[in-house]
Amino acid sequence: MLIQSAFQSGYSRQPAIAARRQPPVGSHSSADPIDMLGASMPFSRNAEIYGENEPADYLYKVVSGTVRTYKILADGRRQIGAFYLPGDVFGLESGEEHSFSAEAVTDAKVLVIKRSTLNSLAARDNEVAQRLWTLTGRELHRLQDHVLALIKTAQERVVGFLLEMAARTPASNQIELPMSRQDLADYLGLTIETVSRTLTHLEHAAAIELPNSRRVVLRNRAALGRLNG
Amino acid sequence: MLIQSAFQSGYSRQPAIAARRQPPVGSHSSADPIDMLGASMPFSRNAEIYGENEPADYLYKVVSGTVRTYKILADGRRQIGAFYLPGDVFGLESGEEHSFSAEAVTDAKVLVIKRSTLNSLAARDNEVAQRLWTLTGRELHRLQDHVLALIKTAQERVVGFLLEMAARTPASNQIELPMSRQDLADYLGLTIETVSRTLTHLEHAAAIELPNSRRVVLRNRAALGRLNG
DNA sequence: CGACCATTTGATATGGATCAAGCGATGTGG
DNA sequence: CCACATCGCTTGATCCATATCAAATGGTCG
Repeated sequence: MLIQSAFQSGYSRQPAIAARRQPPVGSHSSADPIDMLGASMPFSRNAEIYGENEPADYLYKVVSGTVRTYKILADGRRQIGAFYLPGDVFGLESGEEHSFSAEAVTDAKVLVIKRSTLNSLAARDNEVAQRLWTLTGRELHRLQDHVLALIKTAQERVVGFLLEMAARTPASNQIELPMSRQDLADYLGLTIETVSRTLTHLEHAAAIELPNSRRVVLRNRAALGRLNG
Repeated sequence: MLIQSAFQSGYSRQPAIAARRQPPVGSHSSADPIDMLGASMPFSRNAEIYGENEPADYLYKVVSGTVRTYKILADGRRQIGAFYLPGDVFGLESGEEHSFSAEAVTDAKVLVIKRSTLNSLAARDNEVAQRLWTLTGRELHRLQDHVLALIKTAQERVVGFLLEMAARTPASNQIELPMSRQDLADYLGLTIETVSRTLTHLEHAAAIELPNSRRVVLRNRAALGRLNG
């Protein structure tokens, strides 16, 4: 608990401000209006991208690296809402402000686009409006799955997470985890110790292999599927 | 576990079918297109409104009574996604099919409107489109809160639920719970026993009063707020 | 090499689940 | 209209998964 709050309150807050102040400079070419209108911005590891309760004036899309959204509870615990990988859009809110904070898990490049630009575009082009609502719907679906995950056992949560990550990864049997055990724990609603023990247990059960703490090889999909609940 | 699966699989499936087959008949007058275009349908207690994986061809709005959405997990447990009270819209999905099932908690009247009608309306009138995406955003927000609730202690979950219900109720210090303890438990990710014990404990602590099992009087808001975490 | 941090591993504690009765309200058939 | 079955809820006793507390290990960087 203390460990993470130390590193959260800490270093490099300025990129968040920069994101909201700097005018979009670069532009890109692609079918996605976000790609076309967004300005690419670099964030270094653990840098804040935006804060909870800040006006949700921008929309974001991960180009490289990984991003987490999270909330700090009254008792100091942190709940991670989601991890976003390259290609994922985040910061989408229908309300006026962000309900979660966002940070770079690793060094990351993120496309940033003004909401107002997108909104006025959507007002004319309802394909854009459609796109925004589809993205929100996808987010909704993800959260539903997260709710379901949180009522399962520790093992089911961890296995579910590994399978989810594998599905999102190209080389789908070898996962490179961009996040720490603490991140994982705060996402799954477990402690770091339980996550660690569960992983070692899965390794002993020959379901996975852990060449190092950040790399996971799925060795027995069938078994994992069974353990997933 | 067995208790609920007995009553879930049981009686009165036909209203669900009716909802999808019958053409809208009545119509209403109000600012909300849902109210204007929707047909009111009655559902009796525990009747299915729609099932998981069915095509999401309709959108629903509660007129009277209470509705629950839920999913049955592989191990037979049930997770309730939400309770919908009069005025609430449910069944909103960006995907092609419903990801949860919906049932009437009590006898209920529900406005039913064809998605395609709404969609073609939204294509022309972007205020309607806006409305749909706002509703989805609200749903998203609710789910985020639910995720946060699920990592809290039993007491915090129960207190949080009571406060939420109170906020949604006109006479906000006297709550009439439309749902059973089992529903509550399945919503909060607890067992029926834990919910019951927690409520009695809150009563002993003079934070609430329980005139009967379905009625709750919030006696000490300050204390409840503190217990809410 | 040594300090630091993340991770693992171990020992113990505990909140909530599970198993098991008991109780009160509701409704049904005699 | 009452006796009894049923159902939803509460209460009690025990168990267990995961948290907590504590220490050891290992990897990284100056």
